[in-house]
Amino acid sequence: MALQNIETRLSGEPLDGRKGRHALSVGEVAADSRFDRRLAKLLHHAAHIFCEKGYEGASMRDLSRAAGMSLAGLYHYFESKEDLLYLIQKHTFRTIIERLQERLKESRDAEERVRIFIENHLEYFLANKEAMKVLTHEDETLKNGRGAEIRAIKREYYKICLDLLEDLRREKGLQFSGRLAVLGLFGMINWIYTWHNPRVDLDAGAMAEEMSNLFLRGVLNPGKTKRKIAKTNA
Amino acid sequence: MALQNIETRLSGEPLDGRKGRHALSVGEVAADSRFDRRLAKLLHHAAHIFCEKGYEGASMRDLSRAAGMSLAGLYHYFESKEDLLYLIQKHTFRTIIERLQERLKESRDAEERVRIFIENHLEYFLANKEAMKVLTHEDETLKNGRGAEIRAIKREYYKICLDLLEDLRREKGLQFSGRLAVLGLFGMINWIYTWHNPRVDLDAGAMAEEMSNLFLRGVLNPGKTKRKIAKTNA
DNA sequence: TTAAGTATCGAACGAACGTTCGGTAACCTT
DNA sequence: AAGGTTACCGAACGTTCGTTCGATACTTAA
Repeated sequence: MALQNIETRLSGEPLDGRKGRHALSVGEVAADSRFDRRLAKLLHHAAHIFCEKGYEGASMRDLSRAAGMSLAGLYHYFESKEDLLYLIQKHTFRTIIERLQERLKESRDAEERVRIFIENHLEYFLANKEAMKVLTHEDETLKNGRGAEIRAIKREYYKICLDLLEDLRREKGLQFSGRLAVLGLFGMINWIYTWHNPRVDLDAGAMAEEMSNLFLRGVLNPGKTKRKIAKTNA
Repeated sequence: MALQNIETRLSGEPLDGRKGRHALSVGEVAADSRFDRRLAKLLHHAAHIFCEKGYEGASMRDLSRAAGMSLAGLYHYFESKEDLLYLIQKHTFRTIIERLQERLKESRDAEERVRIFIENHLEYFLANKEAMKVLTHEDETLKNGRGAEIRAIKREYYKICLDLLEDLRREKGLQFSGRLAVLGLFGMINWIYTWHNPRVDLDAGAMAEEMSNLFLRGVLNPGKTKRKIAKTNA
């Protein structure tokens, strides 16, 4: 946990000292303070509201109501609405990557590692639907410094997946476009937030297995499917 | 074309007569009037802006600027901002379905028909990226009557795809969840708007072939991939 | 040429927005 | 008990929002 509310350090802004107070020196861990715990709850409420109404459509007054705190009081915990989205996205993304790294230690087998990637993604996704929807749906919302930082984390995640797939390709001596495979896979597993219904659909583990099978058969099998008949027009 | 600006006829609203003027009797076609042509251009500008800033983030003043028309003047062509989004989504969705129906007449082969579905989707998607992103991204934005109408069209599209896949499954005697397959496929092909770059990526036809191969191999091949080793924890 | 309809506009409305300010209450340390 | 820090609040500020209104130009048909 530990929201690591270390100074956001964005682009130009000289950070007037009013809100950067709670910064911890980087090494120091300073176990969840009262402040951090309250902030975490606020982020949870905020994720719920952003998920429901979208970032632009949600108002700070909505959050104030949901959190049972005055509008002004909110600003004790973060700089701005934009900062709020940034904190949610960063924490969510960092957590999912952290867990993935941990789980990847369990296996050296290329195919198994791809399965671990998918399972980790889906498990976290379905256990944290709201935050994950905010991460996924408000992908291009943040601009400038905060946006660049989130985009960097996203590239890191992309790169991990790409490497896993290229390891697999090398090991099995296959031929496919890594980029297309990664993005096709991401599509399948990120799209879930638009339709998954816990009362109808499989749970995370079973879903991960199904999707892994679908994807891996598509990638592993030789291109023996019918070729399209050449069309005369265009 | 022909935006079929036939009376929107929403839920309760008695339609006070002020804006429903341009309604055409349903049968009548009334080739693109001056009004319809201007409206089509406005919808195009609106799609561009909604695409760039999101529905909530975009303002009518943005549209006014982009269209080179006064703020008040816009309301000559539609009832409200919500109506604008509705018109864009409806026209886009109806067009893609219409084209699909046309193309499906070309083949009776189950696999080929799935390929046609994917190709039609991607071709239209990449040729109308902005409108398709608005359709995809602002999926849950519309409420009440307009929202219900769009959701109905979406279900229709889903059903077409599901039927195609179940025909394929029957023909080949396979076993897979139609729902999972459809939604996995939709994920792959809708996610594209988040990453496709015409300077880097394949064009629609080639992309459709790649994605068709990936998906169809995943669906058609027997479940011969490695089973996950049972885990001890959880 | 005129009259009716269509297209467009400037200006304004009330509501909602994100954020700030000065102050008060609660808490912690000594 | 005192004094400093942290937590929180009511009220307001300036801005922007979607939408409306009354008036003016343009187009068309008689």
